[in-house]
Amino acid sequence: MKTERRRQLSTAEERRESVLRTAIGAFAGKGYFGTTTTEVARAAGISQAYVYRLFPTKEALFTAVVEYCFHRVRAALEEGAARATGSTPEAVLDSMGDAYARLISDNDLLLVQLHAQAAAVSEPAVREAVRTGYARTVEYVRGASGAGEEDVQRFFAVGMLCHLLVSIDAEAVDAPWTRTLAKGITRY
Amino acid sequence: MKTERRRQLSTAEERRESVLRTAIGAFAGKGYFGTTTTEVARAAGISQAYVYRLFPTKEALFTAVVEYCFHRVRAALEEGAARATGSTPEAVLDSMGDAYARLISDNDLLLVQLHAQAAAVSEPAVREAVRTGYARTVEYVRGASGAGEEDVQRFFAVGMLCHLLVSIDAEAVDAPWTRTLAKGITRY
DNA sequence: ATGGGGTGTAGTCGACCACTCACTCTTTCT
DNA sequence: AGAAAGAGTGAGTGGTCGACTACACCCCAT
Repeated sequence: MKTERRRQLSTAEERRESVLRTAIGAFAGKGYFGTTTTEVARAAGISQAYVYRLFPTKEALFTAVVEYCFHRVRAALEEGAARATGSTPEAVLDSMGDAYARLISDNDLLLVQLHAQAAAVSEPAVREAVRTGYARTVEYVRGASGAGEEDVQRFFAVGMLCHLLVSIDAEAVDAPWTRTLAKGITRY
Repeated sequence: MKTERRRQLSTAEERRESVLRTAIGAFAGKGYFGTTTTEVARAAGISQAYVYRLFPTKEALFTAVVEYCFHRVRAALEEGAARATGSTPEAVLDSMGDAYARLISDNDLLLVQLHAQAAAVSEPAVREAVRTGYARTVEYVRGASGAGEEDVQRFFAVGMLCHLLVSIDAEAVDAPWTRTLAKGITRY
């Protein structure tokens, strides 16, 4: 009966991952400085003290969340690339973009990326996480699609434009300027 | 001699504007939640209490700063457009982009825009300020350049890409991925 | 020369923050 | 059975924040 899965307590590793998952929703709203560790704890269903047993500091917690987000983005891109293997670079990029659009239909992922970018300005650890995250992502997109520099650049530029559209909830504003900015961008 | 400029005390209006100008530098680093009103006061060379005499709340102060930034962006774009009147839409966009690049050679302007975007997620007043700011800017760029929707969209997408590059200080990283993202983007 | 209104500050206050520690309860090992 | 190891928490700590009040100062019109 060793491997019996009936346990009241989870292992620390399980907890750490579940905290990462739920912390995305917590940080998505008010970002690194605006979100308290108490809110993260409540979202995870544990005490605030235990957050500090799982992660040494708030900063370490946030950077772990950021890295987790980049992993999920990477997974989505891989799935998109797999669905278009053997096509032209442009078609692969399109498929990746579609997979990304599907991933961020839950806005929280994208909002954490935005807040991470903002926190990267003043927090060196966050900056480092964001840098390596984008480094890996850019190189992956380039390699998996085989697209030229300009197309890869446009791919990320449009991604950044998505950050803007989501952060100000442009969907809720029906005006020429929102239609111009959102033109051709898929929403699920 | 009414307009005699020798005064130790400034009028509240003058102070308000000087606070807005210096507050850009204060908010540029850690954004809305991460910057204290005391820091804003110190940057302006006044007491923290006086910040609250000039602006009713921290939120009102921040949104005023955001609006001030949009005004300066608008002025730069106008200058860029003026330098290319009568050219093709593409040339006007180029000239505007160049003027914008010059404006944000001081990074603070752009960082405030980024932080405003982040704060817009949770603070309705900030969201409203950012929305109307972009609404005006998009319509101005469209009207002054006469460019098509796609070009206008790309113009702003590249602007958003600049936000990323500056926030993670991509200039300091010499790697293929940074060169790809920064390709063709002027830096002064 | 003085009264009054605008400029500016010191001091404070309750709320809340990141973080700590002593402690209990559960599971596993022997 | 009993002890060691690990999961999880209640109750704080010191410090700081936004906001407010009460008061000093300066300048100009009268």
